[in-house]
Amino acid sequence: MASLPSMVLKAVLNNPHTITTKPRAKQLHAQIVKHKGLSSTSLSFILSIYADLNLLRESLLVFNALPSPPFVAWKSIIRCYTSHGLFAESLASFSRMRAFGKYPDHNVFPSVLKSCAFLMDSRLGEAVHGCVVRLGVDCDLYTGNALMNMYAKFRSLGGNGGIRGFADEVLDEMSQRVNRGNVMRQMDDHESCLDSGPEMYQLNSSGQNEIGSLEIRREACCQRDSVRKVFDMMPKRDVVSWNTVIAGNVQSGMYGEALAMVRAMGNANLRPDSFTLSNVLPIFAEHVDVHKGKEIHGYAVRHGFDTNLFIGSSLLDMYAKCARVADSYRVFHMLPQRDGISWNSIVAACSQNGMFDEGLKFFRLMLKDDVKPGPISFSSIIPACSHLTSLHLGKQLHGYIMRARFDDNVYIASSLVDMYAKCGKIEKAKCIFSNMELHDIVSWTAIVMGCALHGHALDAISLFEKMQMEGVKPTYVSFIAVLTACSHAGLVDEAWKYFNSMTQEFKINPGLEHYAAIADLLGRAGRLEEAYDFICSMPSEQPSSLWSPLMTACRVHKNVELAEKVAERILRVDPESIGAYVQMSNIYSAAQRWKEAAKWKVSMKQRGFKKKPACSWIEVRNRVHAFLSGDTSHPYYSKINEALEVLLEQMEKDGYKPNTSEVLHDVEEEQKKQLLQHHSERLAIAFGIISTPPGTEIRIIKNIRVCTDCHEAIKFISKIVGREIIVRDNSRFHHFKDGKCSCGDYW
DNA sequence: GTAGGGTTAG
Repeated sequence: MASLPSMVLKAVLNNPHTITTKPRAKQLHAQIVKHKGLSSTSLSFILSIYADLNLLRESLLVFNALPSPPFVAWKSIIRCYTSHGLFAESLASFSRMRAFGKYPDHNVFPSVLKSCAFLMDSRLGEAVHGCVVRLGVDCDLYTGNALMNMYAKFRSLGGNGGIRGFADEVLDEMSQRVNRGNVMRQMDDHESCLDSGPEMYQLNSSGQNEIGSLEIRREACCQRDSVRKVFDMMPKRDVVSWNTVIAGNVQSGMYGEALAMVRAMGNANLRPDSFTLSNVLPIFAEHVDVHKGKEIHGYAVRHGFDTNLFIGSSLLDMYAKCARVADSYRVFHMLPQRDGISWNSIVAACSQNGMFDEGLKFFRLMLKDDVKPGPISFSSIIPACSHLTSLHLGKQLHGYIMRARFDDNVYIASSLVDMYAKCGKIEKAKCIFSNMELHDIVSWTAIVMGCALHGHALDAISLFEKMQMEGVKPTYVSFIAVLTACSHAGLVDEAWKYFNSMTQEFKINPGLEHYAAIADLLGRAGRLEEAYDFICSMPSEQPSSLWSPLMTACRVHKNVELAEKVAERILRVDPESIGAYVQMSNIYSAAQRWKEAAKWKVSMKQRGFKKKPACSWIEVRNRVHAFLSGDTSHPYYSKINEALEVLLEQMEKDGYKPNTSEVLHDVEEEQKKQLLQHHSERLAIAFGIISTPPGTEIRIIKNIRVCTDCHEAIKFISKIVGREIIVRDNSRFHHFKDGKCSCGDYW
């Protein structure tokens, strides 16, 4: 290494910031040792350079060589620990420094406060705050900012009772002192000049009225919180101070206040920067206010922030939460580079908007881009497997999750519970659920809904009760789950009990889904008129989706007159309802009123409506095979047909009698049997039987309800082939085993 | 000394 001339060394010593690389620092270290020896001063000097470069190893080596480190050395090592995320070490050094009788100053407090914040050590944080005040450092800008940040973090986790009490004390004392010194800043100066902000004023002029007026009024009644008190006491504030207090407001849901502060910030002649924008964007995402979000986007573009990674993922997320995925795509593709968070954001954007295939595509692209998926990536992509019922993919991801030890993450575990339940593996879902250390409302809801879909109504109900015994309050969604459970098992009284407790005890306004569950339940139970009246009792206009299950119930219970009334209701709100036409023609066919059935069919044709064909899917060796009713196109069709013939023969010996009343065509009896024999689920099941080893369970997904004859037939088949056959139709799972179905023939 | 992404919905 070339020797540094002593002139240069002198220049460097006067201006250490010219050392910007590790080799240069090491070179300087050698030179200093050579020329100046191992004095405490020279070692502290080189230590501060290492600390500035964030070189922990080197800093520690130098620090440990100091028998009694001077104050500057302590400062360097504390700063270095904090910026390496070694917060406990940072605080330990702080205590040791104090034990050596060294007094901290404004350079060291920000690091110490940050460490307290990360470790959520409120007691120490309070003590440090006291120390700050006693040493008179409380008017330092950086220290004030760090204090606010710390209090905001404490508040966001677990309230602020004790902290507020302490901060109040300290701050009141400060306030008196400031008052005496006659340099009091007006507590509310930011409010008196709210109306004159530059660009951001327009941006938010109406936002406060719509979003925040209530919160502002409520907040005005409360005492100022610790963050705000520190802010109000600060003699000098910069953009970081404003951003910190704004972020604190957003974290505690005080959106109105946050937006008002953005305006006030403009008044203090400070321009909102990228931090400000990424603080306020989630407000518009949560309030689904794409107009305000777009204005922020405009501001970001005008100020060149739109290519900032943080702003990019916030914008992308805001558009996704406002159901504008196309705009999310645009933002994503505009980003000059992407990190794990931008990838996670685009994956979540797709997943949250029902675009599961696209979500998977982005997930794969992310892997291709060498970005390692983290816990959040998995909690965003697992729901795609649930919705696509891709057990194969879900299992692969679960394997990765276990290897990466992400399985104790509550978001991931909940999504896995849901995935296994939706893919037909309810026992696996239950197993993951019971292995979870902590259950939140989402994981409880996922397992209750899983049990509901598999017809395990009593399990669903007892889990729902257990949840409440463990102090978890049911929510809107969890009531949907428990009502669904009741509905699938015909538990009318229990359903009413939950519906009433939801509205009366928990003050939750029933939504469409709750009405749908009750109406469906009454319909399935054959209480058709009651269901009709219940739907009519709904305060707002009833959408056709509420009536459709009742229509099905009318068909099952053969009530043509009510069906006519229901059809009229449906067509009133949705004249294009193909379902109503199909159902009416089916209902008349079932009643052998062929003429009327034909009338509905004809008018359907005239309107150009096409019936959704019945379809069943089965996954065999990682490939999905789809079958339509009467489908002969599968390459193994003749073998499938052969298998069905053999099965039919055995089934008839065992006592199976085809129920041709389900065939809604005006054809001969023998032809009806043939039609039943080739329903899509039977083709799929026969294919599953001939293409998998004996004993393998068979999982089928179907887009419409299983007909009663197929339901009966599959029971026989399960016994003959000695296999479990799991069929998911459009509303639930049926597990066929040993000639019985888990639904107990109620579905 | 400040910032972005996640799970449940017949």
